[in-house]
Amino acid sequence: MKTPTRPRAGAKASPKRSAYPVTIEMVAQAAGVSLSTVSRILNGTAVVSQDKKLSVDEAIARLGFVPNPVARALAGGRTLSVGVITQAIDSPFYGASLRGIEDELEPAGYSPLFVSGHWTAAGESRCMDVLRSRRVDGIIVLTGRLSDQALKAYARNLPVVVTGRTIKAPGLFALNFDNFDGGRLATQHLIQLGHRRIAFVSGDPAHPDANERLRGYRAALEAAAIGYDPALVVPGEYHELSGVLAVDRLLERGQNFTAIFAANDQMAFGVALGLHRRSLRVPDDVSLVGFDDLPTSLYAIPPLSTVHQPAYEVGRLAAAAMLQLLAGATPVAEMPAPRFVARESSRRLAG
Amino acid sequence: MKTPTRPRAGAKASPKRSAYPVTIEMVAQAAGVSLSTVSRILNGTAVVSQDKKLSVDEAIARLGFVPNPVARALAGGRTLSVGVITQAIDSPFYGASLRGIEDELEPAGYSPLFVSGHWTAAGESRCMDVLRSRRVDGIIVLTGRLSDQALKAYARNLPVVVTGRTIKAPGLFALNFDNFDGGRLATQHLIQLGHRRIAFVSGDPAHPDANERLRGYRAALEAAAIGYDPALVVPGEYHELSGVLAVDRLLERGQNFTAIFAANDQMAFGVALGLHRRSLRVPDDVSLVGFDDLPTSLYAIPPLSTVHQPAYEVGRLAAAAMLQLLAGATPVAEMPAPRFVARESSRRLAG
DNA sequence: GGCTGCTTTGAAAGCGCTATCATCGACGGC
DNA sequence: GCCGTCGATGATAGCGCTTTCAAAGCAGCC
Repeated sequence: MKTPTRPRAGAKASPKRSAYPVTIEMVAQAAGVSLSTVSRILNGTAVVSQDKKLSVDEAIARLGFVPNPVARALAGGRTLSVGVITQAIDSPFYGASLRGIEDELEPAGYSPLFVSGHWTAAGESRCMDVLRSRRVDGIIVLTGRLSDQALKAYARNLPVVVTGRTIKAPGLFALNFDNFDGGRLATQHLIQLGHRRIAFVSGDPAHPDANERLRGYRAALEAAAIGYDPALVVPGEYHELSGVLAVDRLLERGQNFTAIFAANDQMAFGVALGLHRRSLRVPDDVSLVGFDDLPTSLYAIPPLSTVHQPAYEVGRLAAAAMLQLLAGATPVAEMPAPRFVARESSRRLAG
Repeated sequence: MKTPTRPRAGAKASPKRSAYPVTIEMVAQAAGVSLSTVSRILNGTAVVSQDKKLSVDEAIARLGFVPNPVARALAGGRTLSVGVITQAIDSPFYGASLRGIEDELEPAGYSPLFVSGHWTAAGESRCMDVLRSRRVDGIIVLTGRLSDQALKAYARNLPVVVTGRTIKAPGLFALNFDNFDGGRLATQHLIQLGHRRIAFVSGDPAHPDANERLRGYRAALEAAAIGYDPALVVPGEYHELSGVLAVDRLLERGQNFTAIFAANDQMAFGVALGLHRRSLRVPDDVSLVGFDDLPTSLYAIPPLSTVHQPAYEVGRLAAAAMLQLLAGATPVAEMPAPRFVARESSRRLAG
């Protein structure tokens, strides 16, 4: 059995309650220098003679000293943590972004603090309160519902990075994805395969990106001189069930269509199931494309053609931008362009 | 111009650096009482006369005072946060548990701190260090890879709740799911449908739950007097791709089987795709059952029959147990029994 | 040698709280 | 009427750091 890194698990005096009873003062004493000197070495705040540095480093290693972030936060005013507002911690779409944020923040010594807004501005507002009360150094908002106005206000106190919208303000950095072009690409793909009657299952119109995707759909139709037929557009809510219902709607309306473009993958899964229930096969009877390229889309049956959204990358970029803001710099970051991934759920229109 | 970080803005009358410049001292002054009295009212630590309480409450409301958790943590030794070690923040399976933890902790004033162990004991060990250094009040481990020994050691310093195993120690509470019975139920279901040649795609044998599920599979076979055929068991790794490969393996071996039981849903999706690629239909040609009941399983094509795991509930229970431990109580919690959910991926064996 | 102008160090003042201890009346018992 | 008690309150010592600020050491210069 090998004792892990566990530093000095309290010899005799009962381990206080912390597993790290070693303080900076003990290090100072052990190294025969003052507490300030240790702090300076820890933070690189000032030049310290080589020999003192050596003996302090040695003492730190020997005692297994780890600075207490809580005390640091109180004294220094920085918690080395950044708040992340997501809609739901278990969202399949944002999950990858969270991982990206985690991966980018970690090497910089920052920790993410994830909170869920539950798809409402009020919820996000509560999240903001929690995060600010926890004294995070900055906040990343993943495509929130808060108004631009509100975000700008928050950004006056704290660096803010937001995805899914375009907005400029001091202390605020926005990172948007070209949903319009994504929608255009997906539709164009179907058109190139010979489809003319293309249904569209839209997202919640409260999401700006949903509207952009619709706009892309219309633009592609127009470019191909295909008339826009409102009867082919059914509203959805970005979740699976609404995809199932959308199929019902379309079929009830007696619309004939050869392809369906769902504004996100989750709805595309629902659409696929809805079609399956009616014994319509994908892609033989109906071609289907989605939007987002969720990890599971690759393993759908059939694997889903979709617009790839670099969710992981978005997370990394957002976190990197936050680190820049925290360093006092002006972030520069460019979102990757939308890319269509053709898989097996779409095929050339027979005949 | 060197001032790097914005916090040091404090020169002018500008809001200091915090969005909450109100301190307990200002409240005390405004209410005409001492700082201690305000603290007492805040924490309910001692009796305070009614009139003072009223004027303090009024002052708090008027100034919009919010206690600084960082200072509280430093002085009081509690951060009101609990660390949660998960394997990957974007895991479809643990996602629901994270939400459960979040939902349970929030009303108690605690915040979860999620960190990802990335499926290795070393990763989890690092997570432990991060969490302990952040001075969390307790740690919840979602089915980790750490040894029981290591967990017990951690539990000596900090309350620990762990899921996915059975283990008892002071300061430690374990919450296990009956994977054996789950595996048994799933297999039994297939047997009841008339299947005798049932393949099993196992999980990573490093997971204890994977072995339990296999054991359940064997027990069900035995109970039905069906011989165990090792050639029908192929190893998987709990992810989709390994499901696809498992099908290849089985088919290459020339095994004939009428049903497949995958040790988790993700592999079941892979299996479904693998079968699809070989033009084998589910459930017409092969019945398929999974394990976990992921949210997406309901929308798979066809909807997947599977063993329901109450992931959300597990999260809530784990968090509730942690709150109990933190309150100095001995947690009592019972895991719901496994439940099989028959959907459309399994059917009675024809003929 | 005495002075200036550095650089390196240590002492000490917070950061915003909690918790301990001392204080101060009021009150009852003898 | 004095002492002990008790309940409410205020003063204060930390919690473990960061960050002035001033002192100390030291080189260079006239």
